[in-house]
Amino acid sequence: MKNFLPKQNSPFRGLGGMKAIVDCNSFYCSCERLFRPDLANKPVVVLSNNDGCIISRSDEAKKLGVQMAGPYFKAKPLIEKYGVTTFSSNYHLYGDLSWRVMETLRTLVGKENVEVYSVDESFLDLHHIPSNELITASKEMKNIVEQWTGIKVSIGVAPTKVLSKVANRLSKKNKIETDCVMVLDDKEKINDALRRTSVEDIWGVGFQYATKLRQLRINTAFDLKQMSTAWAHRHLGGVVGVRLIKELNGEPAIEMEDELINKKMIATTRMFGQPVTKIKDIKEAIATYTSRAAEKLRRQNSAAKTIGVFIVPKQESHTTHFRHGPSVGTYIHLPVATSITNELIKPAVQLVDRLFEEGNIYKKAGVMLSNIVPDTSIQGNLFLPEIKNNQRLLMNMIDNVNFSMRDDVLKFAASGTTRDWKMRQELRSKRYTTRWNELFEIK
DNA sequence: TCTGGGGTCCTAGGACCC
DNA sequence: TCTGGGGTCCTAGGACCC
Repeated sequence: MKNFLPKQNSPFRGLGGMKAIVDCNSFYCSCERLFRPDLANKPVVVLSNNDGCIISRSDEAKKLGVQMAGPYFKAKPLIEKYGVTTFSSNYHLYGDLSWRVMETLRTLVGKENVEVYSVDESFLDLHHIPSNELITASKEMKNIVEQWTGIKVSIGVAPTKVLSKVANRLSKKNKIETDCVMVLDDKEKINDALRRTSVEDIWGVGFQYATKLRQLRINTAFDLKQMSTAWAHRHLGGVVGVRLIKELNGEPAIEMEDELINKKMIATTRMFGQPVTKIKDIKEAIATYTSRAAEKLRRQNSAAKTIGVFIVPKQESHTTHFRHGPSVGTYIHLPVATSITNELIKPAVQLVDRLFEEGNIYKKAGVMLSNIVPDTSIQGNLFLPEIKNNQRLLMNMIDNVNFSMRDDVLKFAASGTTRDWKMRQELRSKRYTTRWNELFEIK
């Protein structure tokens, strides 16, 4: 089999070689289409949780003018007019396909050269590939990923992460000429690419900085590249800005990172399916989110010392920043770090008492675990009383049952059974790859 | 009563990412 | 009527120490 693994004593090792970003095209839509071949070349969108807004669009949907991250209800007329196929998000499916794509990349370039950056993106360290082979190697990798997984990807290659993101974006914008692969390997190509990139499209420049830059007549990535690091330190968030300028100039300042195995914060937050006014419902929701968060915690063999809870009252409409509406939150430090669900639920529910105000209408709530440390109560720990070990074993059992059967067959009483607050998910596709009873059927 | 120059640790909040 | 969910890193400022 063809691969791109580093050879022993690669002459290119350590020479500050090239980095790539591999990005799945319209990832969630592509996942849905994989099991719906009839939707090839048809417009498709995927909605966020609660069917709130649009988080993935196929090219055809983009062409129709469906906006990214726009609220579903606003796009609905357009969607219905053109018969856009719409899915609720199905994270079991996306997670599984993501894993397949990343495994393929690990097989191709060696797992030490892959840094998974998000569900649909990975950085690759390509220091071992000679510069005159970068294009062909990238194109072959792209083809192999597509053959093995059915997911189409775009690849941007450049001396730094920021520049590889620039390349990746341009490759997608000009699919026909680039075939979704762009390599920026000399000054001319880099400058040309930077001139074609607006400041707001740079990785690391968000709404705030973009507004500021535009006011200063800094319009393109090429303009920004000319600014001094001292200036960036003053105006673009300190060392973050300095790194950005360096990266634009081809000087690596954001290194490849070891795979982030353990999260430093774990959150489970949800909008309610409908507005909630009763403290009982909020407590049930918080108990349920705490169970979810605790599962995530145990999956990485961690325990948390701090648990925080927040609830969000429903706002007056017509506010501009609906996302960052006022929320009320609080947290406590636990006497001992734990991953045991009921030890977390108890304080979480108590925090609700401190936050809830009778008469308010709430639309969202969340649980956050932080101060995360390795779990010392993992089964068989000699230094803990036996009862503690038994609890951890019980947790393992619950996790296993919930994973292999249906979600939440086993749950804690505090989570409630009616769940008036549960989110809407009306259009979810089947979990083809992770649930036996939802396997793809061939007619 | 008045008052320097460090240093550390913690928290809140701002910015960004997908 | 209806606008995800889950993360990271950095900085400023306060509390406290000598």
